Amino acid sequence: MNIGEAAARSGLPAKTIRYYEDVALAPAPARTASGYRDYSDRDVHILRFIHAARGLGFTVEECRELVALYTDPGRASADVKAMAAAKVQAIDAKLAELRAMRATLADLAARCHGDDRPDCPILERLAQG
Amino acid sequence: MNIGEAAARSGLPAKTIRYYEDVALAPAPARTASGYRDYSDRDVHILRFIHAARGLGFTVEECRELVALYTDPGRASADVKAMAAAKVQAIDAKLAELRAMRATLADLAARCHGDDRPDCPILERLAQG
DNA sequence: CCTTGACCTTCCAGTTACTGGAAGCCCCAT
DNA sequence: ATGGGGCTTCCAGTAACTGGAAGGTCAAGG
Repeated sequence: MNIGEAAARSGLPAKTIRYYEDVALAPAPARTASGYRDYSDRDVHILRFIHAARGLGFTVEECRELVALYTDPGRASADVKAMAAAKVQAIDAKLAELRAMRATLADLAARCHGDDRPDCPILERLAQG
Repeated sequence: MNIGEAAARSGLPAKTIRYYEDVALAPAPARTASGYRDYSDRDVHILRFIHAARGLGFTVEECRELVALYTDPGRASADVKAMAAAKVQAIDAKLAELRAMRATLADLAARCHGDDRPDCPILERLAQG
């Protein structure tokens, strides 16, 4: 199948699939005589795998490792679990950061009357540094 | 004062200050005869303001608007409040996304035995797409 | 007076993960 | 054969810096 259908089946835009191939994350598919990419079901399967991994927040680099583990029958599940745990930790850190921002921002917004006068606790707070 | 001290006082790296000047977010300070940047207290004040705004998640573009509002004595606090409210919404969206990822990931990790055998629910789930 | 080291200058390149667009084939249906 | 997709490659741009190279400047110490 050509890239349009591979895109539809994997959920990834064709442009992204080409990009992944470029950075050697996705498999380079066979080519037709005229140069069109020709994807196998297995290729699409990997594409879907990558799509799911990216959706869970793994970077392209991490996806490369995950694909390597996925296609290695001798892998240890501990390696995969470690990656997932590390990612959970990273997400927790990001969550904490965002929650702190949100709390500050929501508090400041609540204390700003939001009318046509210039005085504003939000700006005052930013001005403090 | 020169850029090193402005950096120390504002909390921004010198490199970032130059970058902000380049993209016309931060003020272009005076220059000494030899070409060194020469920051005033007011310049540093704006730098601190920007630092705080970035820390609350505002983009460089949004910071530009905030600085404009900050330095406009005729501003309406409603405009600032609207920006803060929009940012809170954006953060909420991001939080929801991260929480969903975290939940899935933590669940999968918990169900993976994490030993030297290859079978792994994390990979299986990714393989499903 | 000269040197040394820290600090400053500009400019260019790289980062992450795509996305848009241009120029130009290819394929299929009418 | 012609028209409208879809496909190809390559170049550029996005956000927000960050690192590094090549070179000028300043203050202290010998």
